[in-house]
Amino acid sequence: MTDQEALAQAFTALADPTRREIFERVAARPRAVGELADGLPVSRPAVSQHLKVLRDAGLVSARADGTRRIYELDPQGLAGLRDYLDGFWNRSLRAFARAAEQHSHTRQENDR
Amino acid sequence: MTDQEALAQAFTALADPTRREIFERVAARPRAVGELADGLPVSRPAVSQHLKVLRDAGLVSARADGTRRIYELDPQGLAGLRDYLDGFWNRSLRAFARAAEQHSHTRQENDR
DNA sequence: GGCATTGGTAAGTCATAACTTACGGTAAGT
DNA sequence: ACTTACCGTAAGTTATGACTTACCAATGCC
Repeated sequence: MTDQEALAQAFTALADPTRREIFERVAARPRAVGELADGLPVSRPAVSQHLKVLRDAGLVSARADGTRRIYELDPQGLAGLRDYLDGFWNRSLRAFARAAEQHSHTRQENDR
Repeated sequence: MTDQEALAQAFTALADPTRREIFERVAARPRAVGELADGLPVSRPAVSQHLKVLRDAGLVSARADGTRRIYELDPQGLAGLRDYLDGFWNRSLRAFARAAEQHSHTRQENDR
């Protein structure tokens, strides 16, 4: 899989509001599918399908626990997105950064 | 516009390969619409429509120059995406930090 | 004024993606 | 062994979004 494809999958995965909500729930703490589906306005199979998209994008990973599947956040897909966005930020925006610093953006540069 | 909506627009904007290509061209250097469309496998109106999506997402901005419109990168949308992803990244570090150093700056997010 | 250049918008087509219900397969409880 | 719980996949429907051509407005040039 090329970088472009991986990137497209990751952006596509997080573009859908329901899927982003699922991703955020997984990120908050690892959970089984049924628990993830509880409270969401879609059916459990829909959640399974969303989880597959998130898995293929490298954003979450699953481990078996009996008949349950525990999903947790996968740093890999996240890192790809961060690197991609940071490229634009560092290469093209350093000049603008000061002017745009009304938005106090605190971040560690060495934390990856 | 809520943060959620803004985020959805930004992710959606970058999910499409053609649109991401246009975004990258704009980021490389400010350009007019016709110049952006040159070499792309889609029509110029399609490029205009893509640029509208990117503008609404706060990822690019336009200024008039005669009959031409010069598009350039807009840091605002990029910052929104970075901030969002950094929240999870820091969380991921907490969960997966075995070989990682300790980080003083952590962002608290509410569990849902 | 008349014409060319530039680019945004409208309308319609077509592919895809997000959902539903139905079903099957596997592990655990009794 | 039978039943229950959990979850992934199949098939079908529907909404959305990415594209096309046609058209129109604004600016610059002669």
